[in-house]
Amino acid sequence: MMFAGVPRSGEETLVFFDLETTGLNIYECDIVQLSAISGERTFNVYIFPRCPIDPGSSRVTGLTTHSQTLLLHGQPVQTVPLREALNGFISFLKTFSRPVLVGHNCKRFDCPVLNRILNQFYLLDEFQDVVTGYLDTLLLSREMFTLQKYSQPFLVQHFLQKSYGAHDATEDVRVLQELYRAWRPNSDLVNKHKFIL
DNA sequence: TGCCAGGCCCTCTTTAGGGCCTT
Repeated sequence: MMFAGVPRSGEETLVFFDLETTGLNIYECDIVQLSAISGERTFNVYIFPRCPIDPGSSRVTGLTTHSQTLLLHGQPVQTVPLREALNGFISFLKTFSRPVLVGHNCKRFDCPVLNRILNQFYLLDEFQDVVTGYLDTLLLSREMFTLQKYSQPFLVQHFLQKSYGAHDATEDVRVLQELYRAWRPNSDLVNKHKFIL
């Protein structure tokens, strides 16, 4: 039985996500790690890149390649084919009610990169059918607080009083979720900053 | 050898420039 005024769709679910890439050029870089978290449920994959990793990126992520192996701080990590990683991420997102992807500076960096690569595999339409919207915590934090800096490590130090191993995507998403919980932004502000691509 | 992104925000602004932020 349907009741007037009861929304047909469920609650939105925030899914915090992060990419580690081969570089900062959003038109050329490739994804080497894709992580997400929502509550206690996590997703993480490593991908052997189709292009070389910039030395600057290796310096900050600890990820390098040798032969056909991806190394994290010199130790081999298990990788999956890029298409499998993307499909796995879509499947992960499908398990949530109306997922909203949340990332730090995702409007400028993660979303364009992810969308470009999804499009290369003809997966963009399916992805956009699953994702309800996006939220950028960089833009959100700039509106909520007046601070000297808004980088994720600075925000973590400022609000959570701890440093963390930035540039491991799994740790980045975990701490971003923690930050968001500490901020408790009101729904008006969140809705103002929510966007679709 | 020298260069190597780019949109957004701030301000000593708007006929602009510099720094931030992501890897």
